[in-house]
Amino acid sequence: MFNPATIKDIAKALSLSPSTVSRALRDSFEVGEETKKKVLAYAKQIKYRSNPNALSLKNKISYSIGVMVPDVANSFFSQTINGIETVAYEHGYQVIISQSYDLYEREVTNIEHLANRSVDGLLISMSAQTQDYRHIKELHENGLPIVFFDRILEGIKTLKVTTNNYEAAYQATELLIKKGHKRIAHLANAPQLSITMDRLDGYKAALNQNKIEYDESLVEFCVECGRDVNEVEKAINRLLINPRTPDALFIASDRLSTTSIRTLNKTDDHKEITIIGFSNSDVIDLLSPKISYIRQRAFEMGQVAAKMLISLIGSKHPVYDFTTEYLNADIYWKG
Amino acid sequence: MFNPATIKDIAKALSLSPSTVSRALRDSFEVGEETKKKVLAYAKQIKYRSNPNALSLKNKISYSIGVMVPDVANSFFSQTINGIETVAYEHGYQVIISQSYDLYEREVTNIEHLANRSVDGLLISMSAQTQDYRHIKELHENGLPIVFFDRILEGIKTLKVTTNNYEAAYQATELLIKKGHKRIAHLANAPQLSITMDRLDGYKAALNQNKIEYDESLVEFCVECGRDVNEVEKAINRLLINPRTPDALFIASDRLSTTSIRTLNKTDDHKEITIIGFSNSDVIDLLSPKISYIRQRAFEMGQVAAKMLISLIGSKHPVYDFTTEYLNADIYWKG
DNA sequence: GTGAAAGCGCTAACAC
DNA sequence: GTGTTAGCGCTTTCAC
Repeated sequence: MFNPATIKDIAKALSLSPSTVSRALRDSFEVGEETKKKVLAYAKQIKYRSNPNALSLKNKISYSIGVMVPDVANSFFSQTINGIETVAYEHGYQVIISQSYDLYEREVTNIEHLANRSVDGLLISMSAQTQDYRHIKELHENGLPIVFFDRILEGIKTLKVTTNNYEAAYQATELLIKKGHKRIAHLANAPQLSITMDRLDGYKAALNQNKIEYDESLVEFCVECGRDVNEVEKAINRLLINPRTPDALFIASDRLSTTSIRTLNKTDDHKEITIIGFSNSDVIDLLSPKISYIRQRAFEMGQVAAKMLISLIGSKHPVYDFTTEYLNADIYWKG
Repeated sequence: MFNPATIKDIAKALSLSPSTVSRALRDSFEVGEETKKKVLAYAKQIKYRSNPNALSLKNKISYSIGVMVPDVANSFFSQTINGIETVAYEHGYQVIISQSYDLYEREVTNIEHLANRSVDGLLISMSAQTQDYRHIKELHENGLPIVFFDRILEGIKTLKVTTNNYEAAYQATELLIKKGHKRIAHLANAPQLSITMDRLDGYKAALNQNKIEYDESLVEFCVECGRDVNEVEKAINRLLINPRTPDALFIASDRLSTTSIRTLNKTDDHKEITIIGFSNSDVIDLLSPKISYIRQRAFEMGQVAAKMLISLIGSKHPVYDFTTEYLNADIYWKG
């Protein structure tokens, strides 16, 4: 049904050889001006477009990169993708986006799909469920360029970019302390994520630095990362019935922040609790109750990640530069 | 650097011919059980993966579909994409997402990229800026399967799916009237979008049906679709200084809704104005001031669109079924 | 300055 | 049951 013109068609019509046409199209110096013009004109006329599959087969590169994120319906990730796209576009790369929905199964299948060499490299933010990362390690060992962003993976040595989560959590917690709060609860993401532990560590450090004892009963993990509303509600409620009722709450992610607010709105207790949470939602400032928030530089992170990947792809020799770049987060206090 | 194993490698190692290996890998009945086992085992061992470019070149299909949206960082579109992905995944299709940012230039380039036959079909939601759609028409005439969703295009005869915008706008407006409002303003998207005019028509019809005269000065268009905060602010302010100050506001899109709320929050006038707006934000219920909203079935729209496209791709003969499917929207009233 | 031929990885027709 | 051959669209030697 859809039968695009090929180089052969042009060659036949102009009584030239395919090779000459090929050269003419790529403006090779070897081909005569006259011929060039003729070819270009005819190509345009019949709307010739090169077949990227043939090109990829021949050149071993596809000028496309794969992006693996948990979810595009999430402000943070969609902003990251925007950053990735911007850079990719500038370098002539196509972006293929795939979602894991935080499901291990899905992550394995989709990375498999992407990696099948239809992409020149991979940008990955880990699914929360993933514990066993052999599917990624294998590809990496086979030489497929991979860059991790946001939810990075310790076990694989490559370029990575993420927020300085430790620092952001430290500052957020210290801010709460400065404002006079003493019983600060922490609602955390799935514990197997790098970012979860970094944020927890920052929180602990700030408490410690300010001579507040760390109380395990004030920390709740959400393995479903806020996808399961029930889980969040239960966690929040456990915190609220705690004999040492918290006077402040530090929330570790976008989805958790909004779900928590919704839960708190159902009770009357929220009047007394101050909230600060990670969020890249573009309407966070309109939410009620007011919430202070930590905003990650998502767009920038996407740009950095894409640049890293493109540099990896472009490098002729294996790269042993295992830098991890840390971006600052911005904290907005709503008194 | 990245040199995946090929069928030839297997053939050589096992002293077979490439065709036998190929058959064995695809579990053809022609090949002996013994051989099959050997091939499969060895393929697994050396982590053989088929080369999709070679496959596409051979089979003329790539099992991938392109999606063109204005923006993924937008609840409505990211939900649509989720729907598309679900269906695509079930059918073994890859999804390639591309964004126009509502820019004509960008839409042309990106559709061009996608269409280069690296995809078997295209799912398009038009950029707001686009007036001249020859770039799409051409592809369609060449036989590339195309399905429009949400922001559809009248001029091209193919399968389409969108919200019943007329009906949704009618109901929303009538709801406002039923609640006693008489001076209902309308904040609209770019006028060249199909959905803008449908919603405007529904609004007009509801007024008319309820014997309220249509007042042009109560309608404001935002050509930038809410991307330009200034534009929205100005529009809102024009409405507020209107001598016939509106007592209610019907807002035509997601982005406009949140930007409007932000603007209204800056003034004190919002106390007196009732708002209903299109929104697929998952935190719309947490916004302050409270806003009633019209929610499109975005996920379902994505599913329908993807199914339509896959059916088009699968059909051996040209399809002359120009159905447009209309989905209902759901209205949530927050008194 | 242009053409012929081989090959990228895979499959389908046609042998045997 | 397995191998040979040709070809998908394109590029790249190597001829002339």
